[in-house]
Amino acid sequence: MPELPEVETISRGIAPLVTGKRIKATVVRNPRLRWPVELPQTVIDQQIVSVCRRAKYLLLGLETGTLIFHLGMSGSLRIVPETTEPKKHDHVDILLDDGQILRLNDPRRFGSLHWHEGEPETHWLLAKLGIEPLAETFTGAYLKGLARGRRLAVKSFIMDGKIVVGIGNIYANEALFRAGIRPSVRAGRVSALGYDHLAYAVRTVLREAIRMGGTTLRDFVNQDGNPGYFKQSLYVYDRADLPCRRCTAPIKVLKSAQRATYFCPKCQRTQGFGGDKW
DNA sequence: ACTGGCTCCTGAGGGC
DNA sequence: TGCCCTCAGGAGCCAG
Repeated sequence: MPELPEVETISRGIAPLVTGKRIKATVVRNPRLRWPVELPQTVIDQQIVSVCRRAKYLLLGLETGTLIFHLGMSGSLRIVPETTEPKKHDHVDILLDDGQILRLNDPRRFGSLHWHEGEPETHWLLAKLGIEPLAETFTGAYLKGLARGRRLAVKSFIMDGKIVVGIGNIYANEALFRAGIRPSVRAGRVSALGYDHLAYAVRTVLREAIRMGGTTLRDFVNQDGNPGYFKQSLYVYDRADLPCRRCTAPIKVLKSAQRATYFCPKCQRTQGFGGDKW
């Protein structure tokens, strides 16, 4: 499931393959993604001038606007020769002038694709997003400031895209473990030091995951069809009842806001003072 | 303003 | 082997 590291991996992977190419045609086999896909004729013959990521969105900058991809939880983008037969769930093709296709596959169709004229940040999906977790401004003090008085679980808090973007369930669980913070603690009760540890943990876990090409649980593959290797570095996610890698206590799992929440009951007993090593 | 619950969807995985 | 059931989750939306 593509979270920030996975989208970053895809962005870096396709950038050298599509930048400078011109769009020859588009094919929408199934427009029924999260929102109906409508690609106007105006994208034809435009050059791809940039590839970047904002939150979990992949942005293909064209000459007069931006193609905004979201991969939901099962989406993938591949570069294939234009003779390649489409497979099941290959919903959209962007045909390039070098004979390659940028092909969007998404079994669960939670993803989306929009065309937006003008600056990408003005698109309604991007306009209200919080800051990037790898930006300099993402600090413990930033989190502490926004958490004042908030009663929701700290895990939900750091997964809120209006606060900080790109942290999905996997990395939220992992970052809280590294910071030594119990996921169920109310956001407003986490100490300033706890948020310092948490901000640091978020940045390091995301950077490590990017370095390893993302996390493949079941179906994530990059543009070459290869999986990511961060799964072997997970401390808590998907490890219910397995021994904690730090203290050997069994990892616990519970449901919080409809999502599986994993934590070590021994390593994560504090409101943030336990993460000194991280 | 906050918060938690619902919803979309398909494939994987478990039980029998 | 096969079928049926449950579950996973990003994030917008909505009700309380």
